[in-house]
Amino acid sequence: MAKLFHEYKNPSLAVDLVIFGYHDNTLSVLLLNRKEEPFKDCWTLPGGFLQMEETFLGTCYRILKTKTGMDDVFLEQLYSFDNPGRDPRGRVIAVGYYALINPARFNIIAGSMANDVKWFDVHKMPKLGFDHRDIFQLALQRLKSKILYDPVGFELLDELFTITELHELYECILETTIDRRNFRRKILDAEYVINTGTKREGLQNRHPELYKFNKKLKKNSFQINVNVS
Amino acid sequence: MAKLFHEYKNPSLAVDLVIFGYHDNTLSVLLLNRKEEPFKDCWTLPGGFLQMEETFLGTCYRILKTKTGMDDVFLEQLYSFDNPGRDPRGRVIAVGYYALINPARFNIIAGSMANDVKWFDVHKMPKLGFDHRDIFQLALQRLKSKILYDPVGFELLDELFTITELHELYECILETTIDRRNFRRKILDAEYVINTGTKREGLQNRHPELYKFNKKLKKNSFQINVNVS
DNA sequence: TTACTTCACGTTAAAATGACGCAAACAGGT
DNA sequence: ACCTGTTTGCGTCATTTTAACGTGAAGTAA
Repeated sequence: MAKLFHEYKNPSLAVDLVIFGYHDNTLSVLLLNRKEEPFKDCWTLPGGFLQMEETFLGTCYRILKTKTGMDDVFLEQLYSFDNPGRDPRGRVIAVGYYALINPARFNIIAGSMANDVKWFDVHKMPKLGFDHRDIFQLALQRLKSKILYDPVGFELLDELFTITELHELYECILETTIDRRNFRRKILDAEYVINTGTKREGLQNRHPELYKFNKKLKKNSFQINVNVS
Repeated sequence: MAKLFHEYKNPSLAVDLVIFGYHDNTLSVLLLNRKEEPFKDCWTLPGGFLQMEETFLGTCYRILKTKTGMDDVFLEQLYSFDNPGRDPRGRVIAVGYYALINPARFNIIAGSMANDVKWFDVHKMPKLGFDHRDIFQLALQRLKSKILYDPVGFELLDELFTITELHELYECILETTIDRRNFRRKILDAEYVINTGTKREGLQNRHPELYKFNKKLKKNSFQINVNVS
């Protein structure tokens, strides 16, 4: 080798996060308002550069911790983005991850945060800096297909939830109507959830039963069908 | 900023390819025997470093061209690998891609190549250098789940093929038996293929009809079911 | 009590699936 | 020309799954 291994010039490596939260029957994404160039005053996905000794997940948690105060959330790698023009400062590769969190767990609900960190309804997204719109859209698409066969919905809900709440979550994410009774049957037959025997008390009508996620659920044991548009 | 943007030290970025080929009812992967350290004389996936101005696909095609003489193949990004110890030379991030090719199109069939480039049956893989076994296994898993709902099988076959050939491909990749007649019905109902009206002549018994892939096939129009182990 | 809402559990017709049967088409031998 | 063995293409049918919808019990508010 003519040069030493690390003397070659390498692209920078960033990790960008699509953080999904569900609250008040709305699926939202957490965005940051940038204080520096490039894209100063633009909304962007939270992100950061990979440190030399860091893993992707290490970077993810560092971003989550410093910018939002969160930890211990569902994270999954999405895709790596290599468009040479995606960052005006130079060549930056972005590894996209998406997170599913329950905003209530972290006391960060829509509107309650600082001016520069905000939840946006996935249907009311502002213009995003970099190629973050592409990353966001891929993440949303991934989430939509994932909940059809993988029980990730509970990541967005409280520990205990009703079937109706799970049903509303599915309708919200998939942007379609799913028959209430067929949904219940499918979820119960698949043993997606476990009845806790308790009921939600309060202002509602008939008190619904509370369920929790069945952690022993085997993979691919259910498949929701929807009319894909 | 204290430093100029590109003065930060960055991990190197490599692209590694899992190249699948199907021949004689066998699914194989193309491996390279390394001539240099590290992993000298070990079998590894073809790979290369991302050049500063290059896209991932650019790197993929450069590797394909220089090491195997191929071009114009199906390629899809698989996953990015960040294990800090994966390359003994230092920190190297690998972006995995997998390719589906028809070996016959490139006159490279099992055994016909140089000593340092060879097809290996996916069931008879040698020990691999780096973390390439992980990359390979993820690619195989991806392929297995992908052919269940996405018509990628034809990428591995000739332009014209019989239903039986497609059926054998599915059984080979999924490592299971699928009822011949039910498979035919599903593939035809989904309009996965178009009957060309011609038949394969030759040494066989009843001459089977030749089909080609239906390029206008809409997404998610079929779903093969298998007994997952 | 009545009116209204949600929740839990059924019912039924239509569609999809899985497990087969069978005859036509072909090669090769007698 | 006839028989034999194999592959191919099409069909049948019992069972399962799905989609669409009914209904009464449990609760709140008036």
